[in-house]
Amino acid sequence: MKTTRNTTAKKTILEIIKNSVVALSHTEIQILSKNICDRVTIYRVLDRLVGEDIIHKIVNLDGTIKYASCHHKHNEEEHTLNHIHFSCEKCNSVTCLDNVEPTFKLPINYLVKEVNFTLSGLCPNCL
Amino acid sequence: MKTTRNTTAKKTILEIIKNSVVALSHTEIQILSKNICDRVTIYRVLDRLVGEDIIHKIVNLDGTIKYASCHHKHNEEEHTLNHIHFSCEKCNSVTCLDNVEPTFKLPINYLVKEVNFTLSGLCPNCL
DNA sequence: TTAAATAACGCAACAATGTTGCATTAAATA
DNA sequence: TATTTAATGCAACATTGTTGCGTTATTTAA
Repeated sequence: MKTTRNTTAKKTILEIIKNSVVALSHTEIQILSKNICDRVTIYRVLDRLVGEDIIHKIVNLDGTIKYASCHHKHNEEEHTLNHIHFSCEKCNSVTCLDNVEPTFKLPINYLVKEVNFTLSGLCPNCL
Repeated sequence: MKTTRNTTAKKTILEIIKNSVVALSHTEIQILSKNICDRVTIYRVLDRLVGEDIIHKIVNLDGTIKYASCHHKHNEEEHTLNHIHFSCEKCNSVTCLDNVEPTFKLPINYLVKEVNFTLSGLCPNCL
């Protein structure tokens, strides 16, 4: 099995994501990292971190992709099923709402594997 | 007030979207329209149709943007609040689920203006 | 039915975002 | 410390979306 290396780029990028309360885009990470590495490297590090389940991908309402660290419990099966995010239309921040769980009922002939639930409006800071 | 014209490009594109049971991306519409008009025109027609509330935009789980016709009742205030879509991971189709309504409870200090609720998994055809 | 006004179009050029190949660099471990 | 190879940097390319401008064609009014 391939081992994944703990490079400075990976450490720096993960640190940036963990220190942020909101989800960050590739471009935002690039700016915050102050050209510590190539643009392509950021894409590859992000892919690796997602693959290792250390961070996760969020699709914003405008189609932009953001990344946030996973602070979930690995023993809990539920976690992948519910990704609830709030996207503020004023400050453009994307926040994970961990304690909100949506309920819904579907026609039985669908098999649901993933749920992506994004709300937009005004966050507490902008209200 | 500006009047919006019923051009052949607009008619063709709207017809394509209405005839499709699944939501279509810009590229898919371009292919289906068989080069009836320029790529840029498709972008502009789609923007116009969205602005006129004839079609609506859907952001897929992978960040791609799709368009589907609105078959909602205009007297109903609710409609903009709930966009529920199902994205099939096998055939990549995106379908609007009109009769499914999610419920959820939020911390009170958020103001929700829009809800985007996308499920993914296997659709009835691929199950 | 024709002429005038202008929304919409085509085209070219550009910008942003993401991908791939390959030679080089630097983590991990033997 | 030397070896292995994952990860990087760079260049080139692909895709997706935007903008400006001269031209075309739809609409409306004469």
